[in-house]
Amino acid sequence: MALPNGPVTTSSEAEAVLFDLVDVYERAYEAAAAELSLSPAQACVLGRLDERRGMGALAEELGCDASNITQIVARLEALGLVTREPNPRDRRARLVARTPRGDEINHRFTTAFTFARTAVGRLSPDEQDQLTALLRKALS
Amino acid sequence: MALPNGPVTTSSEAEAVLFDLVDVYERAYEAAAAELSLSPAQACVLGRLDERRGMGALAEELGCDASNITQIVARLEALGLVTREPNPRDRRARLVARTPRGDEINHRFTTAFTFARTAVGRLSPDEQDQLTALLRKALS
DNA sequence: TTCATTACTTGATTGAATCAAGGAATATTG
DNA sequence: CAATATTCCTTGATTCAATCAAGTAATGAA
Repeated sequence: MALPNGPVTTSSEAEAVLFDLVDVYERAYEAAAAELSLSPAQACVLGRLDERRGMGALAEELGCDASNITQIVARLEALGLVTREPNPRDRRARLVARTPRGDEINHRFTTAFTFARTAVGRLSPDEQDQLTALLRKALS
Repeated sequence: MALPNGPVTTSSEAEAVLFDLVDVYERAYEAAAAELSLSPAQACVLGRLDERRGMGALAEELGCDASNITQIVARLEALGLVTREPNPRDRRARLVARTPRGDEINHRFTTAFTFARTAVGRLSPDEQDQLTALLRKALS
């Protein structure tokens, strides 16, 4: 379990709740991945493969080094969740795609990761809209 | 940089904004730590030492194995940011405390980690209260 | 006093992340 | 077209986080 990333002392209640949210979110994500014997990074990459993608595209989207993706995809491949096919249009490149088993595991993961759904579900539709608007403004 | 932990496809806008928030928060935390050549975990532990604490207390608070704390504290100690003093009341235990330099670095970290402050600051006091209430409800 | 428990450390292992360097294919440009 | 640069990815090395099993030393309880 990754350590929480948050200040202990916050100057406002809103900040404290933000920190709580991030912490609980992360733990829930990690727990859902762990249920399927996946690391968070593996679950993350697997989740980006609704469409087949090149290694470089994954790295750019996830904001990390390509060699990091090489590593993670290699483990997913060893687990039989992903394939690395040659790209017919560019023989330097590889196209990563989920296997049927990868699809299944990914589906089970999205089912197991209920946190965001559940949290949002505690709010009425109006409240959900308010939350969306407030967070958008806060993030702008 | 840790990979983002979020589903690509979300069933509601609120969920998507939650994911964005978590992602941006994490990256900001990591960036602030990196500015001071700290890992997120090191920044986290350093931040919990406003009061001196035992290793076990840190582990419990952070929800991880004691040996993980041993490791992280050892690195902080090597950096001169923390001391491990014997606990006079229990010679098995150690009390971890920030050094003056640790205080300074921790202060610089909390200054550098502006994300939550800035995000909340974009909202009016009323909006901050609304956000707090909504998130509390969502997290309940 | 014996025995269990607590507090922490050590050692081993796995995996994420980053960097430097390199191979192979493609793109550029002279 | 040939030479060069660039892109795409991999490999190897390193650092650190995290977990587990095992161990030491001190405390507490029977």
